[in-house]
Amino acid sequence: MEKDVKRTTIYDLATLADASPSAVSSVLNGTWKKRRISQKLADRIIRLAEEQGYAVNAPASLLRRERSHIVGMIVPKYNNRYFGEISEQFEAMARARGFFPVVTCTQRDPELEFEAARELISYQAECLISTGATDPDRISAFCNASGVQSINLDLPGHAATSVISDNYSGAKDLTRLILDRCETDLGWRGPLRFVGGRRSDHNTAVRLDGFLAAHRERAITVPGSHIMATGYSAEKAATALASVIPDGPTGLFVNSTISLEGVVRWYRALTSKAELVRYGCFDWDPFGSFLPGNVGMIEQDVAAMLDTAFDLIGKPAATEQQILIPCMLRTF
Amino acid sequence: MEKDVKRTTIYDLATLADASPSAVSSVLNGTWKKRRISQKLADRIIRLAEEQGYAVNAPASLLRRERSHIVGMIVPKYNNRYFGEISEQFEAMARARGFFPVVTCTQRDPELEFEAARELISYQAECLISTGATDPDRISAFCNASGVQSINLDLPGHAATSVISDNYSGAKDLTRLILDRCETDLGWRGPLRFVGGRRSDHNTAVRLDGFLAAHRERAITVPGSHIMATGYSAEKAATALASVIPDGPTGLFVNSTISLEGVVRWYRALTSKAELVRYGCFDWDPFGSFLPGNVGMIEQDVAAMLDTAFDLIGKPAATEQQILIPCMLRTF
DNA sequence: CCTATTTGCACAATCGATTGCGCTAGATTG
DNA sequence: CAATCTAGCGCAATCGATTGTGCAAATAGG
Repeated sequence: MEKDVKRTTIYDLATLADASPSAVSSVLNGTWKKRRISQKLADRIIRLAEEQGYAVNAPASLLRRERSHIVGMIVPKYNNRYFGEISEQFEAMARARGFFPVVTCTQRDPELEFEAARELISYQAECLISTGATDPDRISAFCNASGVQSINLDLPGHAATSVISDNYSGAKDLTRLILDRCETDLGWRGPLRFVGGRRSDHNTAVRLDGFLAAHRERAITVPGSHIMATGYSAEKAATALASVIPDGPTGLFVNSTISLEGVVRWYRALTSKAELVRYGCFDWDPFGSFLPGNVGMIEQDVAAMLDTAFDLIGKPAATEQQILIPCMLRTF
Repeated sequence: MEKDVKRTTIYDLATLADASPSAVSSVLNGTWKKRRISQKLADRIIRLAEEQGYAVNAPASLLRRERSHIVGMIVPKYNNRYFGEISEQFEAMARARGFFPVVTCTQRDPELEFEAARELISYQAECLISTGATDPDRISAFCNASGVQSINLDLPGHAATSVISDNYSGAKDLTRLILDRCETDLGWRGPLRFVGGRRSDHNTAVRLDGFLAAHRERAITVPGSHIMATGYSAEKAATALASVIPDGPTGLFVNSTISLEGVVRWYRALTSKAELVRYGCFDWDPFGSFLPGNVGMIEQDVAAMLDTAFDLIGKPAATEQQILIPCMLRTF
């Protein structure tokens, strides 16, 4: 634990093995057969490296090497099932493909996002995936200028290929489900309320379109006051709903699990009147199916989205392209 | 997006600014005043760097520099409120203290854990925090050999300082709460069942101690069959409980939110008999308070744990030391 | 036994940034 | 006006690993 413990280098190993640094390097990075190093010397070096607890100096290696094999990812949050799942699968898939994943969490802060992107590029990331970035185009622009590929995930941008959920179809499916259950359970035809998110936000806007389309196909008119897209936090949803005291059957389309927390708080305060309420949520949570009144949730296909994103890595990028990934409807 | 876009270097900037690479370097890393570079030249270089979208080559910089300012963290999972929270706060706190955080997720796989540790050390991390590692001592040993500080979080080890929740007191408090509520709600005195986790696992063992102590202080005997620590997954908990069909009041101590999923599945299948069941969970989830039958949860004090861990960074390590952080009991 | 290969390795340049040291021109002092 | 000082900057070594090239020694071929 002393500060002056020098890490072992290939030069140390070279001295110990009575060989040259270049031999040590090639043995340890696997290129030694091409360099016609004898099996005997290779074995000796490998044994010594293990004995000494050698670990390559990645900065030195990266400095010289062409490719870094680093792929960076920017996510807004970790403490959320959706982004947690994305981060976790991203790392696993990156490793499976021989990349070194570096994920960083930027709290939906545009400045922090940009700083993080710059840092990842500093570390010579080969590709940067921005998930739910507030300003993806700024990041893409910087990546383009540095010759680094960038891909948008979950939110579309105009300066890089974007892989996003099919929010429209998902929202339409979910809306239909809630409307159906309102009819069968409560004998009531809607219109539903749309709770959570921000209208200026792309995903919210598209989901709202799907929500409205599902109503239109049943010839149900949605009054403007039913669109309660006042923000993402649980508090915002709860206060938006505070004034809504159902005098008859009611249904809600909840736009995220964060908003769902507020909805459930409101729902529970209704006590006996809660029987008159049905809702569904765009986004999945493992405890969702146990919440009374919840008729279904949309689970975004994280694996498919990431698979698609990884397939894009290294390919020439078709800017502006949007790739839609179908969502999965979980009914309870 | 061409492959041969060369990133701008200090040499490029030096040519453009008609100055030397060393001047450019010192201006961009802030040491230029000590080197008596004129304000005029500094301004010129900074402007050019921005125009060119310059980003330092971190590997080159790290190679030469003494300190990397990188702190690494290993977590088992992201898709879980507890570890999601840890990762997120770790990153925020690291940045606030001028460090560059790198978090990596190792799926409770000992080999992957070790590989990840080696990689982080390769990248010259100054300190490595292992969270919930399955084999923390192996990681610490490797760190020690490389002169890198290591700290255990959430699970104790013998080769580095460990910062962990006070599982004993937390479990005792939670057990008391469940026992109390069983008495007041159901008029029943226990004993409770202990569901989830593994007895060989340190945290489970300590929580079990607290669980038993709370029973002892009320002179309640817990039969061996009530300890159902058969694993962490939701399925394991559900199958362990499958045979338990309450003929009278029952109470459960659930050892993690993962196990809780299985418990809730079982609970819901009880339908009318569910009224006879009360449970509490060691670990917090935002939807926990809405689950019927749930009387309270333990929330581990992530901020305090991380604060403590960060304060240890750079300090000479007292191996074997365990620092206990109190948990918070949330009652519903 | 002598030339032609092949085997097995070492040398040295290189990646980009950092930093101790030193040099020059102008300002200041005596 | 010479000696001294200082501001302002450049030179070159260095960090550790990678990799193209070169060169002996060992082996094969005739």
